[in-house]
Amino acid sequence: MSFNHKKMEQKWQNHWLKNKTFQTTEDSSKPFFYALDMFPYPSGAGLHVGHPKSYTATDILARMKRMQGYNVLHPMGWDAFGLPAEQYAIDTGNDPAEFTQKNINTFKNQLNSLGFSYDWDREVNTTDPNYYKWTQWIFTKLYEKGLAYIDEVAVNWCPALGTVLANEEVIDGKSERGGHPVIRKPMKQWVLKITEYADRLLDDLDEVDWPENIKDMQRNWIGRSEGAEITFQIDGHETESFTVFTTRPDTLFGATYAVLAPEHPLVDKITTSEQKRAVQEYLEAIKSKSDLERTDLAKEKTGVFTGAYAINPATNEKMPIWIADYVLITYGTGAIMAVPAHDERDYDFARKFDLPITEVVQGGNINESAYIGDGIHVNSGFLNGLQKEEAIQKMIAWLEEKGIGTKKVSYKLRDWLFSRQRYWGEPIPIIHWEDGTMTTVPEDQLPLTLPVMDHIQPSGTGESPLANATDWLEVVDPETGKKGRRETNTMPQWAGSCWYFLRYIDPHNEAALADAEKLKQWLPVDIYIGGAEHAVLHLLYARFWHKFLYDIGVVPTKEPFQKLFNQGMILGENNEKMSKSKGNVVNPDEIVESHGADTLRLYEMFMGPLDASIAWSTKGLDGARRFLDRIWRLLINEDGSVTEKIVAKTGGPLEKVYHQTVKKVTEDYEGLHFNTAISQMMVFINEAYKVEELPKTYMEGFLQLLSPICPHIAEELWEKLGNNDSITYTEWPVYSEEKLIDNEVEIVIQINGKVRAKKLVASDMTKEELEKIALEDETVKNQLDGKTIRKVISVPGKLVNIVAN
RNA sequence: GCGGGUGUGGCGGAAUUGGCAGACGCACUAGACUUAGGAUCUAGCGCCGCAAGGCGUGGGGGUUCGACUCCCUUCACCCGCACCA
Repeated sequence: MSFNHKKMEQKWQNHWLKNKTFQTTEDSSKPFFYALDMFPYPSGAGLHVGHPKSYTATDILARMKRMQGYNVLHPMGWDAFGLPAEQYAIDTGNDPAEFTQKNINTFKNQLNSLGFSYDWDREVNTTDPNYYKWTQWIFTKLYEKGLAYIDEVAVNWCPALGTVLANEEVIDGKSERGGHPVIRKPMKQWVLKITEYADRLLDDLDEVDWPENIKDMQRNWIGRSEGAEITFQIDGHETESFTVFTTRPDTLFGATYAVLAPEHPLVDKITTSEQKRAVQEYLEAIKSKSDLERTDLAKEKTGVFTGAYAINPATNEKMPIWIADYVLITYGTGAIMAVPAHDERDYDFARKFDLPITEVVQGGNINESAYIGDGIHVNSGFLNGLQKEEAIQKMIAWLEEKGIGTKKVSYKLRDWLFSRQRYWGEPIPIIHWEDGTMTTVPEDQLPLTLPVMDHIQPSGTGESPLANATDWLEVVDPETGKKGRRETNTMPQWAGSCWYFLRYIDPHNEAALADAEKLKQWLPVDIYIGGAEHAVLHLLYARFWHKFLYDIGVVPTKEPFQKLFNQGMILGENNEKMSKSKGNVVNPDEIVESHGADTLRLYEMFMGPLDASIAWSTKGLDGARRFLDRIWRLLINEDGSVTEKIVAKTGGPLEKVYHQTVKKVTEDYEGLHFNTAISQMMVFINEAYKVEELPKTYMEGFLQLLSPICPHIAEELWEKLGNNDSITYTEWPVYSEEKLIDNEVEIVIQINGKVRAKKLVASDMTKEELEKIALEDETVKNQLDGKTIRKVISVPGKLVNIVAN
């Protein structure tokens, strides 16, 4: 007989809820453990089978740590601002808050049906004014410290969505959501000075236990490079000059031309009348190109001569100034000195437009290609004879002495474009006054709540729908009578997720975002599991805010997440990414219905390593259920009574495998190797089926080991074995090392490295004894017939290898 | 192009410091029980071979008594970045 998962799971979920079993403890005599999931966006589509994968993983750790005597913080919440709700509101005229709440309810029911051990008293919702009060508070602090500013930036304006998109929301020149065309348009935007933290964001990566590829992606994104800025005078324009950034100031003697980005402000001023038309035509051509076309690496380089010349300060020679779109206005100074002999891009360009190429570093053949490597400098005046490093130092010293250049560090990382022209986001708490000043909304007036609007509609001006909410928008200073207008931009979805893990620590605090003492107890997060798609943005932004909060004394740690792990995807049965259009989506509700939550959890953990992306298999799911049925049948008779095989004594044939199982499962859980932990539990059950007597201690210990993955069935069987209290806070089983040691061990006898025989021997047998036994073996004797023994390697407890020919 | 990673049976995957390759599961084969079996139990299951034996961790080379594991080289695939001066 198999168990009724529906009744059983419902029973225990009710029990946990009624008894507040998972309420967080904060007993300062016990250690603290914080297991965090990346909180979901509560989409209308509901839970996906990918969600339970990482959620089960953290749940296993949370449940194990509770049993090991930790205070465990294992919360859940909602990243609930976002475009779908806004789009829904625009389309239907309904309130996005209601819509969002409905989705949250669905999500919450689904999560509870999976048996996760969340402390729902700490639920956090980014759209709750009591929550976003503090998001706004952090913004005001950033503003006060000069880290939030308004800038006129060319942004990705999407006319169809009526909003500006962040770079990461634009894919191939189209909006990530909806695939609408996106154009570049200058607009006033709020920007956060993340670049001020670039070096610290880079350096502190060394202190956290994160996957190496994620760290590398962040390093790459920050893109720190050291070099120099050099200023060039323009021939015939006494008052004009431009500055370039280069990582190779040592090659200045080889700079034979200069290139400005097409958007460079100097282009207009220096273009000669002869070249005006050509330049105009080029600029026109660039404008009509999509970003994709512009950045396509495969294409030939294009550009046009401005007619003007710069003076190379090292050689005093005239360098033609070109414009070309291979120079980006957004990086460095938007202008470069071109050293075609030692830069591939400059080389290609010089070849195409027949510009001079001067070798200044020996080691390559500049008739064939640019030489990037190190070497002796030539044709370089005072640098001649030096290697790269030394030449760079000397050139920088020379530039600084002459006052025409300086050492400089450049980053790929840009400041964070923080405003969105949307309704459904945290209002930016700023008032613009009629006299041209602006102030933050005072702290005692936070939260600045979103006005409820009859029908949310784009303003049409590029401002958010909030521009239509006149009553909300217009303010009068009660003291001075000065009129003002509220900021209509709202924050991006990333804002709320930058600090939610702090709020879980003290979710109802009205005086502070969280109590300092509590933050000290819980931080940093011990394990944070989520998708690799957040490798850069969410994790970089959250680290930035955390460092800022550290600087102003709010949080006690430099880094928020000590250990990070990325779970892999669950692919469709056809090995492709699950999607509605491919019809390969697995609905977790249906699995819970047909196989039960325990089976789903078990299967997802058994599929393979947590970080691997593996295809769903219905057969594999059946197998997981079969294992649970086997456990059930081992302990429970047909009539529902407990098997009479259960005995009070310990020891016996299961003793060793039991202790092995406790050891392996404990260690594997700790290391997130759930698939191998499960396989060890299967081994244990297979062994248990072979014996007549089942020591109760071992069976109970096994259920405890199983309970983090399959909590319902573990509770049920725990109860059937005569225990009254929940298994949740029982003491985690321990193993004894001496029970793992056998006095007999099977060794392998090899001849020339190949296994020829196996023998059971006393485990403490010495090298010499082993050797003797090996040579006396019949099979070995036969194999050695006619051969001379050259050498014998004997490893006690392992093997004997006989080298013979 | 740069950075990171992965290649092991029909499939998902296991293999402390180099020491029995293929644990565990799925699929499959044969048998048992059964009115029935998509239940359960027993046995088998890397490849070639009747067998003895040989060959096997993407390919090639190396170090070693011994290599999935270390080194060199090469191929394939996945992820991220992508004219960042």
